[in-house]
Amino acid sequence: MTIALKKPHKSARKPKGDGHLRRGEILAAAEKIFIAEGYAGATIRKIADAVGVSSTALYMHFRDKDQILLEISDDAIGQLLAVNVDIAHRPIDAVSRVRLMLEAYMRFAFDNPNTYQLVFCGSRDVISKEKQAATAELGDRCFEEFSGPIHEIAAAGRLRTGSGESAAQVLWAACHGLVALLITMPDRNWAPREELMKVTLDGLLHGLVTD
Amino acid sequence: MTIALKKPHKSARKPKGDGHLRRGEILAAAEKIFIAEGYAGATIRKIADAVGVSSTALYMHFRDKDQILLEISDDAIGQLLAVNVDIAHRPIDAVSRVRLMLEAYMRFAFDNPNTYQLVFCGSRDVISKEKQAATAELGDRCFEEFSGPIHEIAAAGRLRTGSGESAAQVLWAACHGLVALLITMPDRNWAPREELMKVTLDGLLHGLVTD
DNA sequence: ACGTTTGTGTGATTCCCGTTTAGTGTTGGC
DNA sequence: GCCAACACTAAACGGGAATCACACAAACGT
Repeated sequence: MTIALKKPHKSARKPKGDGHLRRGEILAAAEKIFIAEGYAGATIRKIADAVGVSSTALYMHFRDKDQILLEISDDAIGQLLAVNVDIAHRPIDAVSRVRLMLEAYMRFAFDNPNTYQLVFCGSRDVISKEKQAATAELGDRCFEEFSGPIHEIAAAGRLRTGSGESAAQVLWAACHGLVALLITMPDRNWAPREELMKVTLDGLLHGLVTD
Repeated sequence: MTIALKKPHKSARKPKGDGHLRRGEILAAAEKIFIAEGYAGATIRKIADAVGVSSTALYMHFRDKDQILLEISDDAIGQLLAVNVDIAHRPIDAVSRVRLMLEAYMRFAFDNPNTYQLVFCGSRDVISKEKQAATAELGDRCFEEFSGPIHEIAAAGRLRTGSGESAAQVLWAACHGLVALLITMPDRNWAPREELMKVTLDGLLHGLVTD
């Protein structure tokens, strides 16, 4: 029983045949807001306003809010993967590759704190697991690149304790913990970032790997 | 211009002079829901329903939702602090105390994943820093208890690298990273929990501390 | 030239959420 | 008996994500 008032359109509309452009515009606007204000701050309405479009319009190009932000994150993580692949191909010893990858990982986190939190600190509360599909796969590939040199080390019998797999997971987790704490509690009395990274890497690599 | 309809009360109300009891009832109900459904799942209305009271009523006993959940967390973290204090007083060497505390910390996280996430993984997005005041202080005291033995080790010149403070932060961060990943990504192909804990602690302690 | 389909959008609405406002019934002290 | 304090409530607010029914221009088929 709605009365369906039809106002004549005010012609304040975007051009016609450029639907594919819109997608990019949305991603660009969303990325800015997301970087500046984080997951909760990047609301559908704000993004839509920034693009100059109604909030409804976003749903023509993306299934839901999470898809927008995850697509942005995919981009960022793709870069991280590229770095890892590059490092993996360098003609240096495995321990150096491991160290370089972990350093790159941590720098990535510091450079993209919101993306990092969305992907690596996202509780099931805020973003459901199925939606992560694509992003999670990129993360997996990063981890695989990283596991490579560690399995080399394990195969060479240079692991002081545990399997190659658990060593890889532990190294990842330690670096994750460091950046996660620094990102989520920036006001604490932290030792200098570089020193914390160094102590973490020196400590763990020295503790896990024999020369 | 509201018309102020006054219906006679249906007498489906809670008993009279027990306002102070209500607070505890709310906390109990909230804790159940919070444990079962996490931060976002524990809505004001659900908690109120469980207590058998209107959602408005909660605001008579708590300033806002976060205060309820943080009060629950305070409780849990108080227990962790007690454990740390206990360990700190045992007549064993400093490295053993460090290890026991970190193990207790990780077990606490696994036993109280939602509390752990709320307090240690909470981005500014979901809960503002000022509100954390009391809880953060408990966390600080935990960390201080933990720092104690590490500074002993540092003072004895047994630290291979970095200051006592950075060693403490790194050890904490590594354990945090491990539990955070295991909690937020439970479906991954993790090595057994106990092995990961052991590798983390063995690796870092061996790498940072000389015998 | 004209109806129809398709792409691209919109305003209003739905359903939650946390939180606020204004008012209600009971009780204890005088 | 009156009245303030208490413990509580229904209704509403403003803002979130998401959906609905519709609107209008261009492109296409004949």
